[in-house]
Amino acid sequence: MPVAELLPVTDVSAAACCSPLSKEVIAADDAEAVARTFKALGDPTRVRILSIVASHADQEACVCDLQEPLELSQPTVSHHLKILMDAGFLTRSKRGTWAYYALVPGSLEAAGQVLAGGGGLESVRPEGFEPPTF
Amino acid sequence: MPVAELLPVTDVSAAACCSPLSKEVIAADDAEAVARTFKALGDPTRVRILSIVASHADQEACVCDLQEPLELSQPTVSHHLKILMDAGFLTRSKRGTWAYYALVPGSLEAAGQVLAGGGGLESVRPEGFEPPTF
DNA sequence: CGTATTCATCGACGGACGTCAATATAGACA
DNA sequence: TGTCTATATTGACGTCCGTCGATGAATACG
Repeated sequence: MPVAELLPVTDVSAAACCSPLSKEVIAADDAEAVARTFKALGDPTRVRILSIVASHADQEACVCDLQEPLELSQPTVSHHLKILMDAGFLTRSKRGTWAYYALVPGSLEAAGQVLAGGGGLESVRPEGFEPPTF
Repeated sequence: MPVAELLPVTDVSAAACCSPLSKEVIAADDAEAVARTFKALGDPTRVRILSIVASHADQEACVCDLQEPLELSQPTVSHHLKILMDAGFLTRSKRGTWAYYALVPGSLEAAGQVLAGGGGLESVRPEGFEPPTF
C-alpha cells in the first residue's frame, strides 16, 4: 500500500541546522486519522465512560448506568457515547427500551499499539480495527 | 496506593436495568490526567510533529525542520511543540540559536501501555513516565 | 388507544483551541 | 555596540467542543 504521498520531503534545499531523515514520515491523511482516534480519548468524561463500561461484568452498560456516576445530563452522556462509537471503541445494542453500550474487543489495545512503535506512529491498523469507517 | 477516591459507586439504589460492577472504576482525577495526555495526541499537526522528530536519525529536530513540511507559521509550530513538551513527549535543548526538540524515550510507548489493559485504563504510569510534572 | 420511560436529536450558549501577525527575547557575529 | 537570525510570547480572531434544556422517536405497559 502506498503510504508516502503528502510530505514527500522532496528537497530541503537550505536547512543547514538539521540532521537528515532516516525513517518514513507519516502522511497527512494518516496523521488526521490517528489524531481523530486519540481525540476521542482526550476528554476525561469519555475516559471515565470507557472505564465504567469495562468495569461491568459483561463489559456492557446502559445510559442510565453512566448518567449518575458522571453527574452529567442525559443528552451529554449520549453525546459522548456517540463520539466513542464513531471512534470505534463502543458498540450499541438496543434491547427493549434500553440501549446497551459495549467495548469493541481489542479496540483500545489497537489504539495503544499505534504508540508502541516509538515515534513511527505506524498507520497500520493492527488487525480488525476499523476506527472511523466513514 | 489508594486509587478509588472519587466515584465510590456507593449505592446504586435503583438501577434495575444493569449488571453489577466487577472491576474498579478509574478515579475522576486519573481520568483527567489520562485525557490530558491523549488530548496532546488528538491533533493532526502534533501527530505529524512527533513523526517528523522520530524520523530524524538522532530523533531530534529544530523548529526550522518542522515549519516547512507542516506549512504552518513559526508561532503555531512553537505552540504545538510546547503542548507536546507539557505532555511529556518532547524535550527541548537549546544549542546556540537553534532549539532542538527530541522524543522522550519510552513516553509514547508508556502512553500506549495505558490502553493495553483493555478498558481498565490503569492509571499506573508504566515506569519512568512523568507526563505533566505540574 | 394513551401514558410513561428510555434514549437520540436539535438549538443555543460559553469556553477552549488552532491559527496568525506583531512583538519580544536571546544568542551569534561584526 | 549594533545587526541579523532563530525562537518564544502576546493578543486577537474564528472555529470547534462540551454542556444544557427542550423536543422527538421508539418501546413497554395499562
